[in-house]
Amino acid sequence: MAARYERIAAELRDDIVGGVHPVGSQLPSEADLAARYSAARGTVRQAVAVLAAEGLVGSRQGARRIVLGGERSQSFAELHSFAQWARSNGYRVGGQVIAQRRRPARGAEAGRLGSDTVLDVLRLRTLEGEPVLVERTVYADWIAAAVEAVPADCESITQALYDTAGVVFAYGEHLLDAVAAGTRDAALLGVRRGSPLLRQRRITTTHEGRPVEWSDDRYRAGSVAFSVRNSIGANPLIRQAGDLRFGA
Amino acid sequence: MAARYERIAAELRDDIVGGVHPVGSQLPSEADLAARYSAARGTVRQAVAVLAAEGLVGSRQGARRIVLGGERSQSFAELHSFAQWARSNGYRVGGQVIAQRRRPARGAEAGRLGSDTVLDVLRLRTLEGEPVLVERTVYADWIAAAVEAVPADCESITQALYDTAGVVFAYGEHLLDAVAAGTRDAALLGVRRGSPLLRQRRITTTHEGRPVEWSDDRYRAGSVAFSVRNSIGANPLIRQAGDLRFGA
DNA sequence: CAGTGGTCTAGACCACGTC
DNA sequence: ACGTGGTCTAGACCACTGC
Repeated sequence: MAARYERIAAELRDDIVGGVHPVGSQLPSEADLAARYSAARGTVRQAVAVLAAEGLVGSRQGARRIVLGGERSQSFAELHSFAQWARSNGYRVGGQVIAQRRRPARGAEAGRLGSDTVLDVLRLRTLEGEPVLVERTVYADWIAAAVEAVPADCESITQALYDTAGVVFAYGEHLLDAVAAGTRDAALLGVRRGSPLLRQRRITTTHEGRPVEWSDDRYRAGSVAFSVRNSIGANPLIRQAGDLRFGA
Repeated sequence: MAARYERIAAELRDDIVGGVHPVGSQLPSEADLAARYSAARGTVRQAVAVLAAEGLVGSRQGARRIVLGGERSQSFAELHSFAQWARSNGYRVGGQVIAQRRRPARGAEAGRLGSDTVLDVLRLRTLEGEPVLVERTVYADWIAAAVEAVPADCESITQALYDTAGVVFAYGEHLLDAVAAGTRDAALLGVRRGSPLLRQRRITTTHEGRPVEWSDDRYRAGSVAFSVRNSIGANPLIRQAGDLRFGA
């Protein structure tokens, strides 16, 4: 059973998407919503906090909440998994392991992954049959066996690891920039050497903060873009840039 | 005066960064924290929710919270403003308007910005004296006069617009990808034509959802990377990728 | 089983916007 | 002045973890 505030959030979301609360209009007051749903104001606040974090509604102290957008931005939702992202957008996705081997951890890898031997995997991913992504992933040794058990042409490694080993990718840190294609990248992706690639480097951990993988993913330019929505109110990270905590 | 929960969050954050609560250790229970700070449990929960959203701590029902990371990831905090990001990282930043003119809105601009004439600005931004960013920004006409009043070499337009017009950039939607440098980009940034650039396209609105600007920013490769931290629990957008639950 | 976080209630006061 | 959202309190019950 979903929590009360989740059901209220879902109803409000449906009302927004369905046009009951058009973009630009005011949401009913928290007191009104509490009365309508026979819930305490705190519960209603939890519900609208969900919508605010999604960027659907804005808020200012003293004024009614305002509906900001109708469409859902799912884009960063699938940040962890290329396959899950592609599927939820209706694309045909493929993958193939090019090379895979165990080796001792090098340089910062031991510290990052907390293991002294690692599993190194090079994968080529396709979208609608076109190669778009070269993945260089390094797995911690506690998960290596499970990764090796995954078929070479598996679509979603994330999904496979969840199914076979119960591993949930819970936290991620991502670094996005642009690089020029090297010889190997160029050959795999079918582009000229030096052409632009979007690089996503990430480290992923479980709930407990146990590192699972460290990956360097390179996307052919034009194939994929990352989208982010942020807001002063919804994302606590933003707050600090705005005003106070600077020189401290 | 900052809110109680913000001060508690700040103290806990300092304790984590300062090593009082090392990475991997358990945070004190909510009841303990409530007693220590003489606050209600709800207030403590607000505080730790801030830290969870920052990716500093994780949580699982029934178990103590766990410290996930020590360093602060402010990077996306300053996503809205190049100057604010650069300053908070201790960089010298500069800027120069290359071209600026009013013109009729083209194509999708009218719909995106909600105005039929726009102010088109081309800016070159520098970091430590090196050109790193070409900004092509289109402002809605209601803000155009305020933008034109900003000096051509102003460091932070965001700050200037807040100071002179009281405009707060509250919401943003961002699209990140890689492109090849065109002739103009290459000349301005001092790179070869065709070399990789990190492109950030964004639309920014006020609290009320009123569009302020639409911008196409291109960073020289190697000069800047965007960093994101996300988690199943802290970022509701992520949730949909993983599996079950909704709110938070 | 006891402890912990997740949810919910029913109040309260305050800061801010709007009129 | 009044309504609104922002904050805070002091309880309660439940689901889950860990022993």
